Amino acid sequence: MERLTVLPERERGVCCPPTLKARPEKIEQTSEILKALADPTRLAIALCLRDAKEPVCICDFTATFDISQPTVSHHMAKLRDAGLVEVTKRGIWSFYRLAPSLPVATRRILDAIG
Amino acid sequence: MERLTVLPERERGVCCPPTLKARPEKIEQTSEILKALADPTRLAIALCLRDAKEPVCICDFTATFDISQPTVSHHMAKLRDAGLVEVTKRGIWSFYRLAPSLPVATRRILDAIG
DNA sequence: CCAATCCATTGACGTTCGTCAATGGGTTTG
DNA sequence: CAAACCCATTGACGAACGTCAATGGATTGG
Repeated sequence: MERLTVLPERERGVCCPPTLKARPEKIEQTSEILKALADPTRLAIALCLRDAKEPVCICDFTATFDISQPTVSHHMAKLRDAGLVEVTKRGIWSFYRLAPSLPVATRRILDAIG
Repeated sequence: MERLTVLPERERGVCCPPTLKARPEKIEQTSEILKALADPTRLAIALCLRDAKEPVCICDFTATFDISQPTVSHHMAKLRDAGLVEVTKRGIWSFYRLAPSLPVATRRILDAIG
């Protein structure tokens, strides 16, 4: 089913700057969230936490992914800085979970994935 | 309203690798889409195309954003490579629109934003 | 106290990214 | 044809990224 798309008529030397609905500040914020998720390992971690019933500890991720422990730690720091996850320490373990009250916009993006 | 989260009981030296629901290949694909959107300029362009009734030509974006024409062209190439947009040339103009039949997963992500 | 375990930080490395200036190709107007 | 316009590509540059090895702090078990 091919949708015919009529191209706009244009005049040389005259451009039509489109009006951006979203505020630049909002665009910036959203791109930060996307940046945090735009890595295969971090995306897998985020989805795992989204679907987990219990907080997950770092050692589990280290055992799952084929990357070193410092790299896992590095990725978690990125997710933390983006405000996507929170950490609770108990004993020698660090348990991570999705931030309990994510902005609705962020939550919507996460739910749209996978 | 604070949601009490019970941490799992753990035993030293025993990890519980979480089972990933999404296939690694799917994760990889999704992260490619997110990567394409994880830049403020490209995100603004993508949202603009998502909400536009007509295809938009490059010169309009060049007039809108505070970046050079080659940079706009570079960003459009990234969006093209990710399969997010399509281009139709007429005369001296290149008109871009969202790819007419995006994968549902991709469409869902786009709709979840802003 | 000592050893083992878990985790974060640091420093280093090669890769990718975002940007621009310069160039060239294609199209239209005069 | 010549000039103007629109756009893609190339090459270059600094910045950010993903990864690891090494180190150290904190906690627990013997």
